[in-house]
Amino acid sequence: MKKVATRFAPSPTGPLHIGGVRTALFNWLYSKNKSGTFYLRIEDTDKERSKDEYKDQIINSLKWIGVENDGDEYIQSKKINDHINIAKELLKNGHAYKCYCSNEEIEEQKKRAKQKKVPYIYDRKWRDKSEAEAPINVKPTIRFKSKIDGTSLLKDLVQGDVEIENNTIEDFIILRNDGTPTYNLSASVDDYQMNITHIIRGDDHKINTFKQMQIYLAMKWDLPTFAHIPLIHTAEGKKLSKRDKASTLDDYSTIGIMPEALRNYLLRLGWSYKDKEIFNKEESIKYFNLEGIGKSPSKLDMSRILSMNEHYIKNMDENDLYDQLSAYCENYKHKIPNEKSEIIKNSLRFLKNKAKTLEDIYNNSKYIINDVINFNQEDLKLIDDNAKRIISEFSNNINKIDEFKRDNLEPIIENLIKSNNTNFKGVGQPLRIVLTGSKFGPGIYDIIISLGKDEVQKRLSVQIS
RNA sequence: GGUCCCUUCGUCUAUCGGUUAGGACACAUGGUUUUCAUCCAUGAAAGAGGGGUUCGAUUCCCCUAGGGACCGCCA
Repeated sequence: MKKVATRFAPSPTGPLHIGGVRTALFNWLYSKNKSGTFYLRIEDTDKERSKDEYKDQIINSLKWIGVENDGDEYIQSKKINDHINIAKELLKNGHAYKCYCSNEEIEEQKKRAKQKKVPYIYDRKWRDKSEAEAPINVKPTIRFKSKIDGTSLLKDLVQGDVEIENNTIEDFIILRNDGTPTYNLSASVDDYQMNITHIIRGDDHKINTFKQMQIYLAMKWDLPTFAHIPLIHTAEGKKLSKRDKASTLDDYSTIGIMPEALRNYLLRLGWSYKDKEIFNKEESIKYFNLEGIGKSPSKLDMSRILSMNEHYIKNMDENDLYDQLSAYCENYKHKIPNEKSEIIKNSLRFLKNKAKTLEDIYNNSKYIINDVINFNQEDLKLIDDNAKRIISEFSNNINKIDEFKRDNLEPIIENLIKSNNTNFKGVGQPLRIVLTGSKFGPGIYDIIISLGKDEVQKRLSVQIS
C-alpha cells in the first residue's frame, strides 16, 4: 500500500470560504487518520486574478482552524514547465492535437448552440485535420483527444459508481494559444507528481475528474482514488459563494467564534459518527472516515455554530479560554489592560455562563474593563430616592467589613431587604445598575466580589441625578 | 436545454428489510435560581408522491415531482 497523501488545492483568486475550509478539513483528517500526508497546493496559474493577499488569507485561515499542511505550500505556477512537457508528450503520442479555431469561431459556435438550446460542445474540427490546412494567422491551442465511444466509470468513495457517456466530454484545451497550461492538465500533472493517493473535493469537480482520469490513462499513470463531497449550501439552498455574508472564517472570528468550535461544527456538517456530536482534535482524527459522509448537500445553520461555540466556551479550560478572549479583544475590540487581566481571568467562571461568543464575554466583562460607566437612561430611572438610600446604606455597611466574600456580604444584603421592607430585587437591582450600568448581568455577589472593595465604594459614591 | 448528483423532524443527522423511526441544535412548556442566563425535566416535530419486489419496506428497483452541481483559452 502506498502511503496516503491528500491535498487541498485552492486558487488564490478570492478569499477562502467556509466550504473550502471544510474540504481542506476533510482532506487533512483523512490523511491524518491514515497516518498520511496532507499538502496545500496554491493553484495560481491564473495570473490575472491570483493575488498574494488571497494566498495569505487562505494560509492564515487554515492555520487558524488548525488544519496544518505537511511541508511548504506547493506553488503551482512554479511547475508550469512540467505541465507543458506533459502536453507535448500527449501531442507526440497522439492523445492531443492542435486546434486552429479562432476565438471568434468558437464564440460563434457557442452562440449558435445557445440559440438552438442544445448544449455546446466543441465540434472536434481539428481532431483529424492535417496541419497543412492550418491558417497561418491563428496560434493553435492544444486539445486533449477525449474518448468518443463507450462510457467511463468513476468509482467514487462517497458517490459510489458514476458512469457517463464519453461523448459528453469534449476535447478540452490543455494548452492555451499563449502556451500556458489549463487547470485540468496542471492539476493532473501535479497530483501525479506529488503522489496524491486520494482526491477529496467538492462534487462541482466531478466533470473535471472524468477529464483528469483520461489524462492519467493516456499517460499510463496509476489513478488516484476520488471522493466527491456534497457542497455546502446557504440557508436558501444555493451553492455557497464568496459573495455570501458570513462565508469567510474572519466573519466568524470577528464575532468571537472559536476555531475549535467551528472545526467541530464543520466536521459534523455532512459527516457523522453514530450519535456523537463533540469531537476534539484527536477524536476527529481517530474517527474520521469517508463512509460517514452523506450524499446530500447541507445547509449552514448559524444557531448551531453558536451553540457549538457556547459548548466550547463552557467546557474548555479557563486559562485557554482567557488566552482566546485576550487575543480576540486585542484583534477586534480593545486590548484588556494588564491590571484587569487577573480580575477577568478569575471572573470567567461566571462571565462565561451567559455567553455564546467571545464577544458576549467581552460585553459581559465591560463593567470590569471600563472604569467609567455608561448608564442606560431607562435603567437610571429605576434609581429613585428610595433606591439611593439603599445604595448609601449598603455603602456604609460594607465599610465595616474587610474581606469581600459571599459569607460577609450576604447578611448585609439580607438586612437591607428586611429593614427596607422589600425583596431581593429591591436591593439587588439598584446595586447592579449603579455598579455596572445595566439591569442585566452577573449575580450581584459576583459583581461585588469581582470589583473589590475600593472599586465598589468608588462606584457607589457616584452621584446619580 | 444536456449530463450527473441528491431527497428522514425547521436544521445537522442515526437507521445498513422487522424500531413506539433515535440523537443534537432551534422551538414550546414547566421547575431550580438573585435580574438576564445557566442547569434540569417535559413536549411538539420527519421518511416528497406513485408504482413494484417481499411475509414485511424509510431501507432494494422503476417512474414522477422538487432541489442542486457542471456545461470557460477560470480554477
